[in-house]
Amino acid sequence: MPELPEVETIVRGLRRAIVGKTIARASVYLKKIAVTPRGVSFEEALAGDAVLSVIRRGKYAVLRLASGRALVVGLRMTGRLVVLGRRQEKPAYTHVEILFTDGKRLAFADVRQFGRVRLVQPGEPWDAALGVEPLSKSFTPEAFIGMLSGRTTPVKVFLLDQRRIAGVGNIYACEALWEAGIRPGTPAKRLTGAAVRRLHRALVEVLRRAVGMRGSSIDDYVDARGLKGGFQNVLSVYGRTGKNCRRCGDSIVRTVIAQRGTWWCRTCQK
DNA sequence: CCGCCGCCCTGCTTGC
DNA sequence: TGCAAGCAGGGCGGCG
Repeated sequence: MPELPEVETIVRGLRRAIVGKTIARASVYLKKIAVTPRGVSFEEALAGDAVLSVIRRGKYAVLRLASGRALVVGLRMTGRLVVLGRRQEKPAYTHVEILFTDGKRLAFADVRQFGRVRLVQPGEPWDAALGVEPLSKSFTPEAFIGMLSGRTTPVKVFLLDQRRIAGVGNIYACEALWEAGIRPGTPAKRLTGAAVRRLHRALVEVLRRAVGMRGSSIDDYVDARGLKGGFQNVLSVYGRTGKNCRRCGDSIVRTVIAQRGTWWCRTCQK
């Protein structure tokens, strides 16, 4: 499940590998994965364009092209974005492949076919609905307090809402709530100022640490070079049903909040 | 504006 | 042991 740290790791890898390269050809093996404006053919539109830069926005990897357009890649749950050498075999379930003029290739693979590679036009506000970047300066404790005030939504559901904060998924929402000692089901408006400040700090810290460890490989996440991350080894609650809480030793429980598995410690999180 | 529901998919887990 | 059914999950469109 690629979230902010995983996508950031992929983006850093892509930056080193494909910035400056010119696209020779694009191939789409499964139509619905490659999304374009009406009447535009993905393959025809991309040939000859070049990669200017690669950035991350929320859980999306964005390849900015010389033409002013961009390729916005949403990996969803099982999407992979991998750079391949000239003769390297493409991963299973590769749906979109981009060949560069120097022979290197970029493959988008996705078992479940939920991910998308979208070609957006210059100036198209594709990310208008995305909220604040949690690792940016504008995500302050005060801003966070304002966002949560008056909301009845369980705090965990709020953390997962990409319209508020962009990039947090199930893993890091669970981890941050454990770190801050807050129950996932607590209505947002019930949190004290002190609790919101703890959560803010925990969220930023957990995300930073996970970026530093190149993300979590829970299911099948790998970076642009096909390498696994390291944060799955130091998770405190996510996926640790029945295991001991690293803080108090009590056993971690799994409950369901908003149709999503939620892991937490009944003793540490109040 | 907000929140909830169902859908998209396939591999893995569960239960008989 | 084998097989079918159930489940998981991020984002989005539809609906109230």
